[in-house]
Amino acid sequence: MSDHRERLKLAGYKLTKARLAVLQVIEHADGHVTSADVLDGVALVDPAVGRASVFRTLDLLTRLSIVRPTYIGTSATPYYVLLPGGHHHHIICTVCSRVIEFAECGLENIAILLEERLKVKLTGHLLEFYGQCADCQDKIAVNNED
Amino acid sequence: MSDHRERLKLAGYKLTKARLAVLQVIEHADGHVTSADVLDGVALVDPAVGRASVFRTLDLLTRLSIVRPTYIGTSATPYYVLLPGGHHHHIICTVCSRVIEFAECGLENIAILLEERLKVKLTGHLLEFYGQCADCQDKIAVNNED
DNA sequence: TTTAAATTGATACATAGTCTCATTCAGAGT
DNA sequence: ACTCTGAATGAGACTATGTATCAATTTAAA
Repeated sequence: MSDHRERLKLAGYKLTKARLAVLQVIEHADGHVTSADVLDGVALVDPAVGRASVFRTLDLLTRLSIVRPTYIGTSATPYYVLLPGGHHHHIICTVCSRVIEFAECGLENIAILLEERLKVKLTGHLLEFYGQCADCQDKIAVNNED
Repeated sequence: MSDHRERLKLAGYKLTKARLAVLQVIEHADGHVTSADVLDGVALVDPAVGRASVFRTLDLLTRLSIVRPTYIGTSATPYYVLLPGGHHHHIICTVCSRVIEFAECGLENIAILLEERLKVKLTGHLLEFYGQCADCQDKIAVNNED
């Protein structure tokens, strides 16, 4: 947890109140948070922190692969997911927008392969599957029965 | 290509001018397009198509896993990527926002495993790696030399 | 051709995110 | 502890992205 703070420091960024507040909010909200959620949370944790700084921090955390914005449902605003250990994996139901997380990915080998071949340095990844969850398949099946 | 049109039909959606225009624009713009790009493109292809329909169609294509919005760089607006064959894979440089695409993913096995275990029906996926491209690693190395 | 439901375009609107700039603050050096 | 400097901030006006409404049109099936 507090190693996120470590990462900021190591990368040469100051541990300001604004950044600490945003980190605290995101870490405590396990799962997927919108910028609005973060704004609300920060307003409680430290009301002195301004709007712009929240957005600036979300950008920064994204650049450091601590967090990753992703598009869920029809919402126009991104959801930010923590990338603990640099990665995250989930399934998004394209009907009801439910998010189902899962652990395994077995992508280490591909990562190493890509690093060698493309001379890139990889710090994280996100794997998203799209489809229909069990409930939504049932609904569709029922609808098609008439 | 025109099997996207097929997919719309099969899913019970009408092939309207607005939808055809959006599809045409996205298919011809190989790579990553913002909604602004699509709006501009559609204005050329069929000026009668309205703003709202473009957004509605982007939503629809997302729900059908024909396209997937993803956040690149600090841009607040998503880039839409085609998911040909239902999937897409790329590396995003967190420094310069360059996007490097790659082909392999070897995720079929995981997909099958997840479908069985979670009773979901998967129609597509997106795999994103984050890190620094070759050029940006060089720049950082140079900066640290003084 | 007729018809009904789906879809649309226009436009006004809401909201998310950005920019600017004077002020403050974190943290390194002493 | 004190000072100093550039990094970071907050306020708030501003821009632009996406949404809602609704009468009018269009698709496609009968």
